[in-house]
Amino acid sequence: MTTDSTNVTRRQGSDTKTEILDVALSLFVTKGYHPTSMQDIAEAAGLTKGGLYYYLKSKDEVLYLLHDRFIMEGLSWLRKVEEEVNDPEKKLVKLLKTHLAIIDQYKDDITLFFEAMKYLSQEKRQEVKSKRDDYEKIFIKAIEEGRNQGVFSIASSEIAVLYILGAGNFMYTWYKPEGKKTIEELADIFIGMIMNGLVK
Amino acid sequence: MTTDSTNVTRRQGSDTKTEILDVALSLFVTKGYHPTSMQDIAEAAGLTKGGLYYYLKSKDEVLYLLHDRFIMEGLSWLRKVEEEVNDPEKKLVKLLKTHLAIIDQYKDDITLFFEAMKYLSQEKRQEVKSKRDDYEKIFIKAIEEGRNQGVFSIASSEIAVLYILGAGNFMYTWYKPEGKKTIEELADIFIGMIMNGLVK
DNA sequence: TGACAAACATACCATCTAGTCGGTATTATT
DNA sequence: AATAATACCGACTAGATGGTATGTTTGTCA
Repeated sequence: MTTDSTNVTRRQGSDTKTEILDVALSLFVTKGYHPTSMQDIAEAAGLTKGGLYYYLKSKDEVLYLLHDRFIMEGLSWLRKVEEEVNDPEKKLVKLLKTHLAIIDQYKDDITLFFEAMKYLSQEKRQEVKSKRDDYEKIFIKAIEEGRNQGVFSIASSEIAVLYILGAGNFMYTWYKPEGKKTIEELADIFIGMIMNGLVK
Repeated sequence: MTTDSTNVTRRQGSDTKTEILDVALSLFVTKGYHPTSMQDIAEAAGLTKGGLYYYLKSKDEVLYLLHDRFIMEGLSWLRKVEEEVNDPEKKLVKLLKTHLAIIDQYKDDITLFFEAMKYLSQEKRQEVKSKRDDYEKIFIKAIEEGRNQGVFSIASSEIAVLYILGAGNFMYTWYKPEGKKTIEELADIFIGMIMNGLVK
């Protein structure tokens, strides 16, 4: 394993509850959250609705568990990088590569995350948002460090992160793992743009 | 009016059908497309459901009309810029400013655009996507011109545009017109990042 | 072998929703 | 004044949906 690879891979669960969450995720992403019924989920999981409710309290809970599971895993990948790398520029590059690798590995999860977070209850939504803020703060911190050491030049690191993550996040709308460019090639183009811009 | 301002302002309709579309848009964005019932829309428009169906054939049609009206207006703003400016770098800058001004002026429209396009029928969705491609092509063309003239350095103008527009588009998730930074200030930071990157 | 809990299935309910249809008031036209 | 089109209202329906309550089977362990 080289220092550059991100090593991000999706967990492999196998118990019934995890399987239900996985098929629910797939259905939510293809059909949408509301157009997917608990009946649909049950069938796709090889259960009846009654059986489904043995494992999960409500449709809300399914949505929440999917959000929570994703953001927790995403955060844990980023935190690993944060500890490993010290140099701010190198750290930012590796954080970005990891972020794009997460988009690659967790495409459905992130799609749901951006499309259906608004359907969480106020309370749960706050909980998830707070963890998403932690995710962003890791990037902000890296950029602040770079700015303090004089390697980055930017008016506001908060805005810079919104800009950078926005560009990456939006990939979930067009990125296809089987497409022309691999995620690593895309990452290189992105990082080039972020670091040096478009102008020669 | 200076050459730099974008002059993008939202149209002001006033007939009943337009009013219905406006309240529907507002409800779709705050509550979501499916959780908003035709009953809700009728009430918000000061009608009964029967009255609502006098103006609109179906809920699908409401969704389509909102998408179409937005993308057509957005396209027309961009095309104006395309004609006005010749220099590639200046053109790209003005296109970007216009894009952000559109996000500012059409925040709800663009939110629905990204959240609910998947709920259009296959046919209508293709129609809308095709116009969205035209929108992107305007940017691609500007970057290609700049690359041919040797002012831009980028591996793929398509990817560059996905990157650039992605960063802008994602603003719809966090931008608030009443927030700390005006859209012009944000535009300046964004354009700085896009043109010259983060590194000193 | 009997008891008991885990892992489901079946049948059901109350509620909500998009859409329809016949009717009516109002305004414009001839 | 008669006709007709416009702009609605009120009541209704058929289907779908989240969730529940009550079984039934299967495995485990004393």
